[in-house]
Amino acid sequence: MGGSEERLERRRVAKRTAIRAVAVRLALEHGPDAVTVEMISTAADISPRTFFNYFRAKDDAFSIEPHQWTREEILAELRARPADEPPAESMRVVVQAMAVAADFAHLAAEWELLQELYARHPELFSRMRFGEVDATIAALSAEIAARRGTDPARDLYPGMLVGASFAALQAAENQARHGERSLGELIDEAFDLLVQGL
Amino acid sequence: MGGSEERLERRRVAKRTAIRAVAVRLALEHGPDAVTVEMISTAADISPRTFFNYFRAKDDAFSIEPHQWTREEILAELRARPADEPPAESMRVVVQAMAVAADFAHLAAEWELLQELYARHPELFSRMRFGEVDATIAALSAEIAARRGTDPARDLYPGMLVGASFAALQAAENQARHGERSLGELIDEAFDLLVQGL
DNA sequence: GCAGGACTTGCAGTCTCTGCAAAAACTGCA
DNA sequence: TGCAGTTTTTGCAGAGACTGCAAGTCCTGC
Repeated sequence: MGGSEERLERRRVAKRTAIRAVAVRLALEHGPDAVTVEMISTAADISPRTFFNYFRAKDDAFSIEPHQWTREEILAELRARPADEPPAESMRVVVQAMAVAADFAHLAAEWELLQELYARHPELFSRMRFGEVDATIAALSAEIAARRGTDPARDLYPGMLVGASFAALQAAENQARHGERSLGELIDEAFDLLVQGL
Repeated sequence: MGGSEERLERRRVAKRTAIRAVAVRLALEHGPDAVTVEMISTAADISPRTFFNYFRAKDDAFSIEPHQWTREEILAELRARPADEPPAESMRVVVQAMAVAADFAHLAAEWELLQELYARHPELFSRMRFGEVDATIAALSAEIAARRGTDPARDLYPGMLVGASFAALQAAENQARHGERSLGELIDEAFDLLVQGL
């Protein structure tokens, strides 16, 4: 029973991936704006209506989807850290966990094409949904503030730490894309910079 | 002649502001999604078509428009700093300049309502156009890398510094919204944290 | 008062996205 | 195999965002 659910989920993800692959290919060919949902659906052998069962919006089909993790999951990760650990160290662990969860490996096949697409159409970055990231930052900041016993509306530290942690993740991801070092290594290095001071 | 152009521009901005005021009021009343362009236009005494002469998209009428500065301007600000200044100090100055340029004073009348709107509908944050910010971060990072004589694709420091600087701006803005201290003070404090290490 | 330009508008049309209910496909199980 | 329950897919109808175009209106300087 549990296994069945899991299988369904896997199939769902696979189909999503397949649709995305088609969408990305078409976007590279014609430009993202010239691609309609209908074109994608036709090419992917589904009805347009079904497309929206898999993606909330057309742009989501071009999205990198860094959100493998839920806000709750990531918050739980932070809460699981000992309360007396230095907050920066807690965040290091949390970000490492996020990086693992967001593991791009399963996208390997598409990864190059996606990269190409974003290189050619940088405006797509701005269409990605970052809203949840903001809310996540706020939630994490609140948690850190609680641990410090300060008011998050007055204490600059929590927001600064969490914001910088996300910046670290992003910087590390950028390097990982180009470079040769692993994401984990890069995140560690980024946090070393943060902890030592920039 | 030149003056006429200027006047036209001022009138245009004024109308834009007026429309936005109406839009924000309606959004507070009914929620942003329940407000249609037609409602806004009717309330603002213009045709729906004219609305789109002033705003590229419906959401833009709810937007905070933090982009008073151009990417070129902000990049120029960084380039104006002495090359041997510690990069973190350069970025501190740049961010301070951005804060001044983004000065919300001219929005004073609307500011409270906008604040209220974003407090009640945080999802609006995610709809704002941040694309240019990403590009700006990349450009600033490249400049910093150039000054350090490193390859931006291998050196984590520039991306980390610039990303963290933007995080500092955002954290400071959040505090400034709630709090009693000035944005300038808060930015300084945020950078002190960054420089000392978190 | 008039010529030229800017602003506004209506219209027609494309496209995204949603709710709903019927049809189809798939599942475990007897 | 065949049935019953559950998902998944789909068509349909419709709201609403947005655009290009061309005609209309207003405004300005002369």
